[in-house]
Amino acid sequence: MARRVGSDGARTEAAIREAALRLIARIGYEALSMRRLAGEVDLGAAALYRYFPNKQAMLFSLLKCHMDELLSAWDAARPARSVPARQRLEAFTRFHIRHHLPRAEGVFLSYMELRSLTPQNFAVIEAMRRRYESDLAEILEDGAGAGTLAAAHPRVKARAIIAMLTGITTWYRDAGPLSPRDVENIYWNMVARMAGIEVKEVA
Amino acid sequence: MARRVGSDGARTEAAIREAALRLIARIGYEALSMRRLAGEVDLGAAALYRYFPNKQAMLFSLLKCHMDELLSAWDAARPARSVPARQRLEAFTRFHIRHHLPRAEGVFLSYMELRSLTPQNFAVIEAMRRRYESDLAEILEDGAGAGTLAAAHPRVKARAIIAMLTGITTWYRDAGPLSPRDVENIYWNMVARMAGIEVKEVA
DNA sequence: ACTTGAATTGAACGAGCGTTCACTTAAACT
DNA sequence: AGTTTAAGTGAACGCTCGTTCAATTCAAGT
Repeated sequence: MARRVGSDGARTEAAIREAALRLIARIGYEALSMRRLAGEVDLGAAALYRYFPNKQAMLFSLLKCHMDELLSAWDAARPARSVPARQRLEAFTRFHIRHHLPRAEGVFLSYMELRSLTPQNFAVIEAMRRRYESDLAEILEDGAGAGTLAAAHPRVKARAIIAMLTGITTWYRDAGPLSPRDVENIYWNMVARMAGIEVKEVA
Repeated sequence: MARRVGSDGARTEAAIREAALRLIARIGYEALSMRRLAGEVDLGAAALYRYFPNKQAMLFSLLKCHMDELLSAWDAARPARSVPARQRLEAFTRFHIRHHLPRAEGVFLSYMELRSLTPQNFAVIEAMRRRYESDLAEILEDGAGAGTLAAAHPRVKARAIIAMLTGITTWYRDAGPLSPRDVENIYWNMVARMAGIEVKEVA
């Protein structure tokens, strides 16, 4: 019954979002009741409706924020199109890993719970996903055009790369033997080879 | 109300499993009620309990069958260890795609609904998954030992390859422009490159 | 025609669901 | 000190959930 002192709606909302992310990742959206979520942050269930109009809106908000963060972070990190495709591909690879590794729960959610969204909400998230994927495909296409990357079927390759990179979050653990930097290097090595870039084996 | 004529428990059970697979893949295990599942096969909800002791056992049965099928199919298809690693890697890649492409719903289920399993049931499925993954890792290790494959970090690489290949089921459509054989070729090209095998671009 | 036994039903159980609402608390402002 | 307003409560609503069970249907065996 540790009730927070002082009124700070913003902090409370953050705590709710955090708990929701964690619980939905662990047990799933449908399995998570508003009562349990509220209990996790020491509130009555009714109090949640001060922060979200309903359960679906809460899920959508979580997924939308996840994608907003991803797209704006990538917008800030992406190299200009004048940069050679090889370097842009490396930048994408390292960015994707660096961004997703500390967000395993959000990643999990944002493609396990797509089916729990209403069609309209789903369409919004799906469009954002496609935009991100297209950015990678563009890099591969540019490299193929310039003859610096082996990128036949760039859209298929883009999906393959993203699936491979995103899969890291299903096994990576902070306490494990590999540092984030190690993971970056190992995966960049694989992506580079996939794109026909000659690279040395990583230690 | 098209009631089946004649009593054929086996056929009914198959219909239930099929409907369950389809519906859980679409809306999720928690979101699927026994009443709705029963309705889909023109039964009352109570009738389902003749085929499965409870809902959890049904889910487990579906996932267990999926993994049994995978492992026994791979046992039948896997090349002997005396075969060069490069060919075994190609065999694995083509097998994985060929086996999974027509089983998109089962694939989806069998790693979206892992969290809906009880701990004991989860442990069973997880062990089967690891066995499959280890088989691929062994191929990479053998190739690294023989100097024919670039396979530093074989366990990481095995996970990367499986994530990449399994991801196909999220976008592949029968009506799409690529035949299963096309997909096999494109992905084998990528896997081969990842493993340091020199291959030509696929058309 | 009669019996058997598997298949299936409708009704019911207690529990939990998302959500609403009138009401209380407590912080902030004048 | 008194007013305003945001934050949170507890009870309730209507509904659906997984599951059980006595009763019934119906194909098959005699």
